[in-house]
Parts: sequence; C-alpha cells; structure tokens
Amino acid sequence: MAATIKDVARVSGVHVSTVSRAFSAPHLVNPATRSRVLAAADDLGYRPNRAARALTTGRTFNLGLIVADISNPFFPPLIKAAQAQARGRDHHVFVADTDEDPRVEEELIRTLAKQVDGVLLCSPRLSNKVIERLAEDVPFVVVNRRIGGMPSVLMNVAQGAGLALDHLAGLGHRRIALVCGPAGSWTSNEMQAVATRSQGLDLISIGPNPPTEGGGLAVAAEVAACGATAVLAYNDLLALGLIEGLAAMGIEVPEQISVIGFDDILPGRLNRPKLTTVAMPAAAAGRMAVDLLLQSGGEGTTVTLDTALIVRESTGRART
Amino acid sequence: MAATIKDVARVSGVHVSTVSRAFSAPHLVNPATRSRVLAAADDLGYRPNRAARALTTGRTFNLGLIVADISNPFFPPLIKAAQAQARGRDHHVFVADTDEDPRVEEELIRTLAKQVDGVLLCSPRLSNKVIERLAEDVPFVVVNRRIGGMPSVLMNVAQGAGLALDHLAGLGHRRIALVCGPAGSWTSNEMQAVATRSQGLDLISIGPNPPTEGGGLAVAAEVAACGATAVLAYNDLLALGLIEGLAAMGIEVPEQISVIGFDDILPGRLNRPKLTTVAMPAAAAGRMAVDLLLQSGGEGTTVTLDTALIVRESTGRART
DNA sequence: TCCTCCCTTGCAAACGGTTGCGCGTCCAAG
DNA sequence: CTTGGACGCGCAACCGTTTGCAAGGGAGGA
Repeated sequence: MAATIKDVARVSGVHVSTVSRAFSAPHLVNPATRSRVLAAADDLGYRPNRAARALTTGRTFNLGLIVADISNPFFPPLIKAAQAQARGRDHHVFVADTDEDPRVEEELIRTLAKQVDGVLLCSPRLSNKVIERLAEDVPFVVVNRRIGGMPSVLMNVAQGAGLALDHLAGLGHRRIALVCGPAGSWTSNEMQAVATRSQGLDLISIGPNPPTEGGGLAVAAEVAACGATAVLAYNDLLALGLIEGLAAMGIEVPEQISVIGFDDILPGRLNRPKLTTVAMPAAAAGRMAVDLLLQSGGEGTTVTLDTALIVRESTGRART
Repeated sequence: MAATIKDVARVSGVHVSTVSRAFSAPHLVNPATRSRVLAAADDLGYRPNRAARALTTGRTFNLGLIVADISNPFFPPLIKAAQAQARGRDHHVFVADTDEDPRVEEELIRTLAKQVDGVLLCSPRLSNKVIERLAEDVPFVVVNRRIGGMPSVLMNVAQGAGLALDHLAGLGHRRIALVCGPAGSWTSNEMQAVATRSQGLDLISIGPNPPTEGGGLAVAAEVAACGATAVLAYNDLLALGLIEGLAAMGIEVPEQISVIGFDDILPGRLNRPKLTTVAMPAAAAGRMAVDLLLQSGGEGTTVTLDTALIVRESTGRART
C-alpha cells in the first residue's frame, strides 16, 4: 500500500495541508519544517497522487496523444518528439491507438478527457462536428487536419507535392499516377488539389487505398496498366508495397517506373532501391503540437511546417 | 465545463447516490427511476470521471504499457494486440516510451502507478531490485525478462537461436558471428547461452551494440574482418543496418555472408534481400500479458511462447 | 389489523489532495 | 509599551464518485 499525504503528515508531525504546501507552495512553509516533511516523504517513498490532485486543481500534468495506427512508422518520431518536449515541461504523455476506427477514437477521447490536460489528435478519422463537440470537454491540438478555429499543426504537403512533381517533370515524366490514401484524408485532398493545379502534366488519380503496404501491393497492376511512367504515392508504405508489387510483375524501379512516397520512414531508407520521398517534419510537428497545447494562449493558431524532397534511388529519367 | 454526477442528479430530481447506482448497480434502483436518470445523463453528455471513481474503488480500468523505444518496429504489433485484448475486457491502454533511459522508466512507472490498474513492462532496462520495489505500488507483468516471482511473458529465444544455428549449419556454415544487443538484455544473454552450448560451431560474439540500424552499420567492418561466413544478429534492425554496411563495403548478402535477424519486423520483409529471421510472437505476447495482468490470480506465472524461423533471402550456402 | 420484510432512496463518510481563511507568535517600528 | 505586519501553520470545505447504513413506504402473511 503506497504512502499517502496523511502518512507523511503523521510521521513528520504536521498537518496534511502543510505537507501539501511543502510540495506545491514551498515559499509558504518554514524551511526547517519543509525539510523535515521532505525527509519523511522520501523515507516513505511518498509521491502525490496526480489523479486526486487533479480533482481539486483541474490539472493532471498529463497529455494524451491519439494516433490512428501506431504501427505506421510515420508516427513514432512524432510521438517521441512530443514525449521529449512534454517531459521538458514537466508533463507526461499517454499514447493510444484507435485502430483507424472512429468509434474507438471517440471513446478514447472521452476516457482521456478527465485524465489529461489536453489531447494531441493526429490524423483524426472523426468528423469535424464530433471533434468540435468533444473540444468542449478537453483542449485539443489537431495534427494534419484543419478544423475551424481549433489550433492545428499542418505539414505543407501541397508544397511537397509540388517539389515532387517538379522533380519528376525535370526527369522527363509527363504521365504520372497519383496513388491516393484513405477517402476524406486531409493530406489526400491536398495532394489532389495540387494535381489539378499542375499544368502540362497528365495526372491519373488512383484510389482511395488503405495507407499500407498491402494497399500498394493491391494497386500495382492498375498502376502498371495505366501507362504512367512515374508514381506519386500517398505515403511511403504504399510506395514500398507498390514497388514490391511491380517487382513481382517484372517491372523495375526506377528503370521502367519512377516512384515517390511521402513521410520518409525507416523502411524506405533501408529498401532497395532506396525510396525517393517527400520528408514530413514529424518530429517538429510533435514538438510544436505540445507547445501549442501547453501555451493554450493562441486559440486558433495554425502552424504549417515545410516539407523537403529527398531524392534517392527510386526515381530516374523517363524512358522514351 | 463537463457535466458531473451532481448535474445529472439535479436534472433528474434524485440524489447523487441514486445516479451512481443507476450506472454501477442497476439492480438496486427502480427501473423507472433508472431510465429517467439515464435519459438525463445522456442529455447532458455525462460520463463518469474515472479518476474520481478510482479514488474510492481503487480501480481505474486503465492499463499502462511501457516500452523502451516506440520507434522499434518490434513493439507496435505487441502494443496493438495488447490494446485490442484490453478493450475486450473493458480497459484502456496508455503507452509510454522511456527512450531507453532507466531514470525515465522509473519516473514513468511511479507516475502511472496510481492512474492504472496494472503495468505491462516490456524489455525493462531497470534493475531487478528496483522493479521489485516498484511492484509494491502497482501490479506488473514483465515481457521479455524473468524477475523472481513476478508474472512474465517470455519468448523462447533459445529455441529460436537453436533453429537459426541449425539452419546455418545445414547450409555449411561453421564460423558464425553473434552480433549482440545491449549489455544486460535478457534476450542477449539467452542467445549467448545457446551459443556456448552449441557444438561443432565456431562462434564469435561481437558487442554489446545498440539495438538499432546504426548499431548494425557500425559493426559491419568488424564482422567482415572476423572471418565469419554467417551472422546471427540480436534483432532485425541490427541485421538490416549490418547488411547495408556490408553492401557499402562491397560485400554481398547472402552470396558472401549470410545474415539472420530476430523479430520479423516490417522493414525486414520489404528489404532486398528479404531478411531471414526468427519471428517473435509479439502479438501473442501482448495479448497474453494483458490476460495475466487482469486475471491477477496466477501470481508467479511465467508463460513462454515459441518462436519460428522464417527463411527468406538473406541466408545461403557457405562459400567454400 | 398489525407485524415483517423487501424495495427504493437518501444521508454522510470516505478516497487523496488543495486552498481560502483565520489564529497565534514574533519582531520591529512608533 | 502598544500596534501591526509578516510569517507559519491548522482548520475545514471542496473536487466527483462510491458505498454502508438507515429510513420510508407498500405489500403480503398471520
């Protein structure tokens, strides 16, 4: 049975309120008393119960971080950065995975609401309306989505897609397949938007697809058949699956088809050919999101972070 | 401001205790009253505050899951399985990452202790003594480590290492390098133990190394120099880094050196050559750990799960 | 008709903390 | 020798919820 504030009070011969102040308002207690209390607390291994504390103060010093799929390698760097940043601000981060299921996502948010000071929502699958209602219960910062009036951290995928298309155009590609992600994903929409704006290029959009390796494998045939000499994929996982699928059909990357992904995840760096990709500033986004959540001053702030094209081995000159 | 039990009581014209019972002891309240209460609760969007509830009941219906490094692809399947299993038992799982730092690990455990009903400790870096002391505050299940008297879930790496060595021996390899992981890791020790028991093989152990891609890159030269024709690596990440390092030196896998990893993570399946590996039953371990934690009857139970050798492309006949 | 017993509900204490308020003590200024 | 802060501390209410206890009322049996 863990020690409570009462045990500390009894051992050090003072009232519980004095113990409480010894921790949270040191200037209100006599240094001598304070060190006696601290010694007793240390002796008993006492740690304040954060949940109980939250009951009166309303602050838990915990943050929630909700992602759609922990096994997507895109998230870990974001998560780690967020944890590190939070730790620096004396907060802890609890991560939860929704399995891409909106119902689970909602349930999770409601559960977390009272146990954390704020929630980082990464790539949510819930509708704007539901999220806005939930926002009355707990402060949010949304990553990779824009929701009216809520603070959010965005990655400039439009700019990244632009870089990618320029790169491909420079290599002589004209007919380019756009392998999309899940329907309704903000990132997916941004990519489409860029595509429609791009001139002189012949863009075929394929999808929606699940944002996984399997999704890439599944569209390989369609991509091969559409006559494109290059592909821009929703994310690296899709791109890698696609490359594997093409290889199985005897199609070489980049000799016959060039492939560009999004995210810059580890498997892409390890792959042969090494994947050319638009790097997302995931770590920066994690840090920024925590900052936004904790300052809580800038209500409707949205931050947009730039992306960068990383040219590796999966793109080459269009064959003529 | 979220609705509390008092609001519900006021609106439905009953005492708070009746509201409480309407939720947690339905048979004690008149069906008519109950439905009135439920309607009011629904109206107000009331959800019981789990933290407050935990104060009196001592149960939070939350579980903690602590891992050393979320970005190691070995963990996500384990995490997802644990979450799914917990969800089926009406619990939520909060994941936290220790950054491989024992101090952070301890801090995290103490913080979580009061906010969860139990903690899943995966590959802890803390000493046995510290963990045993912490176990007085909160129930543990340990994964991938054996700690006197604590329930644990182990993976049979000895058996897996045996399979791997048999496979290599069958291919004609005699001199085999053992690329170890972090010092003091239980898995690492198990591997070593098997190695010393194996007969007729010439085993060189190299390490300790950080269990990452970078660690593998860094030992490539040493491996190449030691004269081994095959390598058994602590995990897939190390193996992949090693293969990359060897490639940079112009050494082909598996033509010149065979490589086997542990874990069976996604990048290994995507790699060229596809990695031969000993598959760890991570998902099963996650499920099992949650079960052990929630039944809480079997005090010192330890479960050992078998591993399986997956032969792919990174192993081949020893060159003569 | 009266006594039980059960069903339903309210009361109040408790969980582990925090915090506004007020009371004594001590010291320095007037 | 008063007066008056400042300081250090205890008291008690409160946060949201659960739960043992008891009280009220209605129904059924004697």
